[in-house]
Amino acid sequence: MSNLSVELEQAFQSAALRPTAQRYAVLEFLAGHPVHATAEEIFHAVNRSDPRASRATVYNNLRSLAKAGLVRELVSEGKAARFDANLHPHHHFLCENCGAVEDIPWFDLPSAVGRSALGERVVRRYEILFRGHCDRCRRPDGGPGLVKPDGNEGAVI
Amino acid sequence: MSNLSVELEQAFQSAALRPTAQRYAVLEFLAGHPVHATAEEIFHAVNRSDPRASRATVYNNLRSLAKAGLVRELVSEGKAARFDANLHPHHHFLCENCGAVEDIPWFDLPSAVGRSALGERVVRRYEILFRGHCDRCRRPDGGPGLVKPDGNEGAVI
DNA sequence: CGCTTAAGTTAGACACAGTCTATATTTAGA
DNA sequence: TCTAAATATAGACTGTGTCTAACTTAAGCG
Ligand SMILES: [Mn+2]
Ligand SMILES: [Mn+2]
Ligand SMILES: [Zn+2]
Ligand SMILES: [Zn+2]
Repeated sequence: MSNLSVELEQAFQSAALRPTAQRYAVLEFLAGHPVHATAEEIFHAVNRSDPRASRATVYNNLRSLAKAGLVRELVSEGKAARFDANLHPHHHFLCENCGAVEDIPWFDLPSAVGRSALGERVVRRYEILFRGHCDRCRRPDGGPGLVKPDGNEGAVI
Repeated sequence: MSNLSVELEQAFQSAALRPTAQRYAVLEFLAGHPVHATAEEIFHAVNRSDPRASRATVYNNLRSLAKAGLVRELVSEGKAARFDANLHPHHHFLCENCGAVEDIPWFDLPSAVGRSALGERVVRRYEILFRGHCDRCRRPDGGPGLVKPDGNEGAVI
């Protein structure tokens, strides 16, 4: 019994989810491939090896795992949802060139923000999505700096 | 000629987009209803009044307006995309109870973040999505505080 | 003006992501 | 082993968005 399988079994146990072969395969794939895969990618991946899982089962399990807090569903660009078994708090970076979604270490926002910008709202969580070019896609001639969402450049960071 | 229509015409002019009746209706609706509507909501809204626009035209215009920088497409929760004619830099808040998407005034991240967390990436823009309960949906008995994305509570802000 | 042409509009077919339903199978526990 | 609840499954179905091919309009030019 490998270290990973014990961990996954325990995760199922504490989440009161039955450790079925299909559910195990979905979570194992996500844990072993931290590339923020889509449901369709996960479906094909778990069907490349045994056991097989239907499309509905992959979706069902992604939902139950997300509800149990064992995976995160990322905000994305209108298209297919992406999933993440990395439960440590972190932000994300989307490469506009190659589409890669990378982890950015967590950092807290300045405490002044909560009081000044968020008003009377109850904020339970937040996430930051950075966009730009990843290390691999970065232009060698040095592109423009960080710009605000209005498209104008500015010394934002 | 109202103030708004002049503004919109000028916006089309500077973006080299023809000011068609349908395109005008789409942008006018977004400018007058800052609730971050979906394409479907915009489609129904512009067809309640004249001029009418087909579904394809609403999608075409949202795309051309976004490409011209006259509207923003928001990151969202897998489902339908939401659009925003508010071009001023700002973040967003999603109420997990009523689904409302509200504006949060812009604020920059601490400059230390860029150097420590983002590595060699070229960040062109970023946006923060807060989640929780809006002022209207806030529990009177005081709910839990802000939690990090892992689901654990913490003094994040 | 009236031409010309590129840009824009349209209905409907199509594609993709995700949900639901009805039935079969599996798991956990007594 | 037996039973009930959870889970798996194929395929129908829905919502969201894209594409195509024919039609219409805006803008520039003489
Ligand atoms: Mn991640
Ligand atoms: Mn907004
Ligand atoms: Zn890249
Ligand atoms: Zn609300």
